[in-house]
Amino acid sequence: MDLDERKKRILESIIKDYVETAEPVGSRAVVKKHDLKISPATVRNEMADLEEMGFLEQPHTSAGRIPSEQGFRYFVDWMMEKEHLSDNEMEMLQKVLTDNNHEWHEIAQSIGNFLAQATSYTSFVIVPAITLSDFKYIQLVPVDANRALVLMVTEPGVIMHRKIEVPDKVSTEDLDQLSKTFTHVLGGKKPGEVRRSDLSLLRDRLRQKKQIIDRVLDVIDNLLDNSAGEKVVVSGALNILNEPEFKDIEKIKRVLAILEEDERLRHIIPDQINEDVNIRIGKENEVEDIKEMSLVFAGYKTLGEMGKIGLIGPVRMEYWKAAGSVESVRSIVEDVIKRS
Amino acid sequence: MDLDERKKRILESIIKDYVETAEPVGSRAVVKKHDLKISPATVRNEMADLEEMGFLEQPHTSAGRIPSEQGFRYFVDWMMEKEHLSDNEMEMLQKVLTDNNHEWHEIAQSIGNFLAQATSYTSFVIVPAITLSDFKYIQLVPVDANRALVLMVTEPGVIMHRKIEVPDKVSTEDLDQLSKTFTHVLGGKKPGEVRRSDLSLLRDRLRQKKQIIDRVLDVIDNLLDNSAGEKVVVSGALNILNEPEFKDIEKIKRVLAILEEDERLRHIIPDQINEDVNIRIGKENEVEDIKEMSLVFAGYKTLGEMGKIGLIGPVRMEYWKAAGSVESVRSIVEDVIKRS
DNA sequence: AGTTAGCACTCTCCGGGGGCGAGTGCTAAC
DNA sequence: GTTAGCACTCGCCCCCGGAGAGTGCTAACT
Repeated sequence: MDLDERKKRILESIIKDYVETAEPVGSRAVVKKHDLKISPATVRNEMADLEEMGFLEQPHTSAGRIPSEQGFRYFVDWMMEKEHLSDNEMEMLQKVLTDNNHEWHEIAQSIGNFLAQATSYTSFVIVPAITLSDFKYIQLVPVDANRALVLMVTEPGVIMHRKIEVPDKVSTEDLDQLSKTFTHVLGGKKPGEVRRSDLSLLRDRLRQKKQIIDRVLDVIDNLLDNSAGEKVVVSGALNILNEPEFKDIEKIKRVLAILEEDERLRHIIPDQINEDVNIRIGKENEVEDIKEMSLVFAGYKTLGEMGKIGLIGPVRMEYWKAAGSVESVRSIVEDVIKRS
Repeated sequence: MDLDERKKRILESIIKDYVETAEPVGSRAVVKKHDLKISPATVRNEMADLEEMGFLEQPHTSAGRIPSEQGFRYFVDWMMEKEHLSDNEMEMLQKVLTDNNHEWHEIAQSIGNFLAQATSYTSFVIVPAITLSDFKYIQLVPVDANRALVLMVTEPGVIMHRKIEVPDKVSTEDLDQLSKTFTHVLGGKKPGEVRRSDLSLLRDRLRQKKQIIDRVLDVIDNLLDNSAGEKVVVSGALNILNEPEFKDIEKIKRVLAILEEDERLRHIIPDQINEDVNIRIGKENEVEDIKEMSLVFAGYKTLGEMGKIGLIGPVRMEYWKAAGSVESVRSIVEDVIKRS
């Protein structure tokens, strides 16, 4: 894929202009804005070439040109330099993340908010399923006379809890005893691995406390069902309302509906990704309703599965900024995870 | 406030029609739709009267009438019958709430989702600050060699936790001992009441474990700062996109921006409310950006402060449905709280 | 051979004018 | 007090024409 230097210059000019203004760019504007030493007529010839190659298109005969999706693709692949976050911004994010040693979904929310704010696009953070991490610890804690809390800690330090009812006569010592047994049998296993054999083993060992055990097992089952999946956090969804391409309410509805429903959002990101920043432009996306948007995303390493983080914006996107920001945030997030 | 029977009939017809179609209602339509035994001309006279009284208005000379905000107010105060949820719907909600014995914000989310779905408006659920409930229980649970979990349970059964670092040499027994002391000193107190005196008492008693205590106190401080406020959950925000009065993007942006930011949303609901369903129509609202919307809300009793639950919709709202649904949901929610 | 000026052409955008239809208010009759 | 009839008003929609922006082509220039 080689374009001569001048064509690249022109393509770049058109992309930068179009991304900024959302209007077709004319030959005259290209010359003026970027101080090229050639005439509009020459630019017109070059633009005709670029159009023939598929990098530009004309909304109608007498308008300027806009970059095609293929044009953006060429730019992204061969010409773009990622614009990372400034030191200042990096510090800010780091500060936010170390200040709040809260629950995972608050952290994810902070990251998402930051990314959305920094780029003015819509961000998403996908926190991987806990299913694949190991149980480390199961503790029963009394809450009041006839209720207890089942507290579960898994390997990367994710904490889950549920309340259960217990018979009046159970003492704190009994609960401790139970906790030890649970931890012993289930500790080190992934929730997905815990199955029939372990459970019946437990039942045997603790036959006399059957009622409580059943409740705890119910809770574990319940957790497997309910929070087995990845969690999705979306921020800055309203940013898309600022893009001039979204002046049609139906279009807005379609896109916001996806962003609102975790299940659908999850489907638009590929399952298998690595740590590199990945860009999907418009129709490169497979899901119908997102074919007029672009995605910029990357995976981040956790102790378990890969997490995912990224941006959703119009095809007319500042890819350099988006890709740089995602990359910067990814590296900070991985740092924070490593240190926690 | 007395209108004769015929005027009421006509006002009601116009309101029902207008709410359904979002278009001005003509005299002819009123007669046809509701089988009145009078002619359009008579209706026109009555409508002119109603307009003079301020209950109707004309978008322009040659259009039909639409109800004024005052007209809606009269209807709501004197004529409307609340339309409660069906038995079927009540059961559904009850099932959802008892199935999920999860954390408060999941429950609030379920309630909100249900209300939004049932009415096609945007719902909000405000969960009162935990600040005002009593500490019941503080427990330190070891997580690994040098980390522990601070687990706090407050009276209505709200559970909060944070990780802290502890020195290597601290044993589980030490932690238990600390837990007992914390619980003893702080138990029964509201987080807001816990202050200097208690903390120094703690420090005195447990001088030798100073490091851990400081960490725990930091955590408590942190919780007071971070989760002291009420929590707000919004559902079905996208429903407003379906209302024909929102075809202007700027308007949508203004309203969605409020719904997205908890802080601002909190300000549009009065602080002091009771369990009755309360309706604010259009300009009756004090916050500028919400003056073109209506609110239907009620308080629900918890063990601590009142919680709030309600709907946001256009002025052209099905108040009967909205008020009935809010009332039904409120009663179910209070039931569930009482039983938990 | 590549570059440039000149020019006719195309197409969108915008504002004005006219016809249509819905609904009113008024008047006069019942 | 109610109703039919009718002239009138006003928004909506469509069409038309001019202005402006930008192109493609041709022919001249370097």
